[in-house]
Amino acid sequence: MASLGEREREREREREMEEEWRKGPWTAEEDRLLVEYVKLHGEGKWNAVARLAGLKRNGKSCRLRWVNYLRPDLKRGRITPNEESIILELHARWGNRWSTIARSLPGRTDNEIKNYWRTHFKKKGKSSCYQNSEKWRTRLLKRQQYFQQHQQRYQDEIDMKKVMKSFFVENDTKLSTVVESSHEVVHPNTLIVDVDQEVPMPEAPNDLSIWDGLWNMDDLALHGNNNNMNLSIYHHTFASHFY
DNA sequence: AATTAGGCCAACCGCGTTGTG
DNA sequence: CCACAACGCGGTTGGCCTAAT
Repeated sequence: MASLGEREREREREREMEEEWRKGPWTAEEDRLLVEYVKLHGEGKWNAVARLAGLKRNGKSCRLRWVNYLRPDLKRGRITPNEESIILELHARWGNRWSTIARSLPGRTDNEIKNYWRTHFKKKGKSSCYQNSEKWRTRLLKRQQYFQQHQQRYQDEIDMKKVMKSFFVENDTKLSTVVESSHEVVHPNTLIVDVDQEVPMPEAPNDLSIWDGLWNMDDLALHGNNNNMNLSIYHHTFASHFY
C-alpha cells in the first residue's frame, strides 16, 4: 500500500510526463524529423521516435501522423465517385470496420474514410429501423463470420471422416468404434452425414432469439480455445435447426 | 459587416489485442 | 502463465473554413 506521499509523487511524475509530450497540430519541422526517422529506421518502434528523432511526441501520435498524413503512398484529393460507391458497398457489408474498408481503397486511410462517411452519409442514412442500425450490421456480420468459421470446421471434419472412412474400410473396422474412442464430442446426427454431399450454407434465421446465447458461447469458445465444445455446440444447434 | 451553422479533417482518447520478457 | 508494453482500431473532439442569414 503506497503512502500518501508516494502517491502524491507518483501523480507529480505523471503530470511531468504529460507535460513533456507535445500535442496538437504538427509543425513542418516535426514532420521532417518523423519522415527522416522512418527513412532511417522504417515503420514501427514508434515509442523510440522521441528518443531517436528528437521529437517531443509520444509513439501513438507519431504513428498516427505517419499513417494518416506522411506516408508516401497516400492518395491526396477528394474521394472519387468510384471510391464512394466502394465505401458505401463495403460499409453496408462490414459496418464501421474502417480499417477493413480502407484496405480495399489503396492510398486512403481509415480515418479519411470514416470522416467521409460520417459527413456524407451518417445523417442521410439515419433511420429508426433497427435493421439499418450499426447494431444490426455488427450482429449480421458476426453471424456471417460464425457461419463461415463453423462451416469450414464442419467441412474439415467431413474431409477427415473421408480419410478415416477409406482407411478403416480398407482395414475392415467399424467407423462408429473409431469415433467413440476418439474423445471428440460430436453430435450423433453428424455421424450419418453423407461425406460426398456438399454442405450447404444455411440461411440465417429471421428470429434472432436463438443467436443471443450463441454470441456469448462463440466469444467464450474463441477465447477459451475450446474447439471441441464449440464444434459440438455447432452440430447440436444447427443440425436441429437447419438440416 | 458581423454572426451563426454546418462541413470537413487532423488529432486525441480509450480500449481491446498482440507481442515479449 | 502472467504482467507489461506496444500497437491498432473505432469513436470523439476541436479548430478552421465557408456559405447562409
